[in-house]
Amino acid sequence: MDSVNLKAKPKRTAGQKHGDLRMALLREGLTLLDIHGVEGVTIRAVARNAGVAHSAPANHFPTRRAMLTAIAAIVFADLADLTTESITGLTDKPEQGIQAFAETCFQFAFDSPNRYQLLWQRQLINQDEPALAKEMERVYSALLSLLQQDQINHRVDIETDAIAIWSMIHGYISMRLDGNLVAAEDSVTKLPRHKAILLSLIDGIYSRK
Amino acid sequence: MDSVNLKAKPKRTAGQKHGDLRMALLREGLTLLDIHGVEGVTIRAVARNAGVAHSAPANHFPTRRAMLTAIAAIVFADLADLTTESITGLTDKPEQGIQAFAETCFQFAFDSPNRYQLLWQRQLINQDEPALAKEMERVYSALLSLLQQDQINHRVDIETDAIAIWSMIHGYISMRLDGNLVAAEDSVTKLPRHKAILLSLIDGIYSRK
DNA sequence: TGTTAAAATTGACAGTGTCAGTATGTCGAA
DNA sequence: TTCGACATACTGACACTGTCAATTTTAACA
Repeated sequence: MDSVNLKAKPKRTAGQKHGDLRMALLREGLTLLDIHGVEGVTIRAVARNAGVAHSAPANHFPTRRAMLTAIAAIVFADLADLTTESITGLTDKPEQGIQAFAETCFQFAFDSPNRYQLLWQRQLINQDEPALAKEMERVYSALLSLLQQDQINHRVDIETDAIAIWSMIHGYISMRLDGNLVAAEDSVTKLPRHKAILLSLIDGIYSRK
Repeated sequence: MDSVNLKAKPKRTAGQKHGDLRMALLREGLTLLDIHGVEGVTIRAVARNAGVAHSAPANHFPTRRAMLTAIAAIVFADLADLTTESITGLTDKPEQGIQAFAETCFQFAFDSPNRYQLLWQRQLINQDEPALAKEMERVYSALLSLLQQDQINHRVDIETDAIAIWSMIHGYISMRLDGNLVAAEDSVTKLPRHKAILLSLIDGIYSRK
């Protein structure tokens, strides 16, 4: 299920007492993240749950920030896999593809709110870290591939439309996860609001053709 | 300048040694927030900068979360004042009004990124606190007032359009402040991207008339 | 003037990230 | 096999944090 192999690989190197501590730490970190939020993912708590000394993680992650960055990279990889898969076969139907892409993001964020929120806390993670940046780029590329159609008249450029879509998706998720707009959701009747808000934008983009 | 009175009011009550410690703490908190980000706004650092003991703030804010919530309420009040003012005289020109509202949000966020980001960290602040919720509602009301025009055919309802706009503004700001999309900004030629992304959405909303 | 209650202080505790020094276990060369 | 070399893990310590309890100070009021 997880895009990064979290199973222990028993191949040990010199001085390794634990089977594969790095993977075990990441696994415990994800569990703590899901249960207690990011503030529960402390170096010492992860070490405790993995059954090692409080300073053992230092051999694999120099700082807490580095550990959270590695966790975020796993989460981003999962999101990249899901979004990429959700748009396969829809690259020639961009309007359906955009809604599929967005639906995947919504589901992921509401199923695993703590994981999604970690992705955007640059105070806690280093978004320039190559492994993480690469996975983030994969998500963006999936969206971009939907818009690369010659017959569409992009008012400014493709990137502007991609950023507009991605901004709306991320902005809506952020506010929902923050607990805002919940009351407003009750009045929706016709269709889920997360679909409705995208309709206006898609109209604006594709009515220019 | 600040919408909440941060000047010391010399009226003291029983046992009060400091002139107006609560306001002094909030002021120092805002300064620390601007300089070091929210992680620099610790109870003890605020107390140090205000020249009082490390536990003095406890008389005014029971927890760090309460202190950060009070700071966020001030920030939200400022944003509400600015957005409300920026749309005065434009309630009958919603397309200009939306761009003015957004421009104010962008400027505020890029001028004071740490203040803007604090507003959305529900891990750190209590967004249900009445004083804060009231100011947040003022911002949303300003946007809503622009859309309350009878001649517009809202596909679903007014709130959906308001949420769409607000989601895009907030989402774009969040990603820019997180350092994403910076490279993409270099390729913009015609107009600022934060204006461009809204054009598509405004088109989509108002082309339905 | 003496009382009272809020405000501020001191001291303590558990928890945190991080560092230095030490012990341990594995691999490869002698 | 023996023996270093070295990555890994452990112990201990430090400064910092939020929060609590007990105490002292101070201003307003009867």
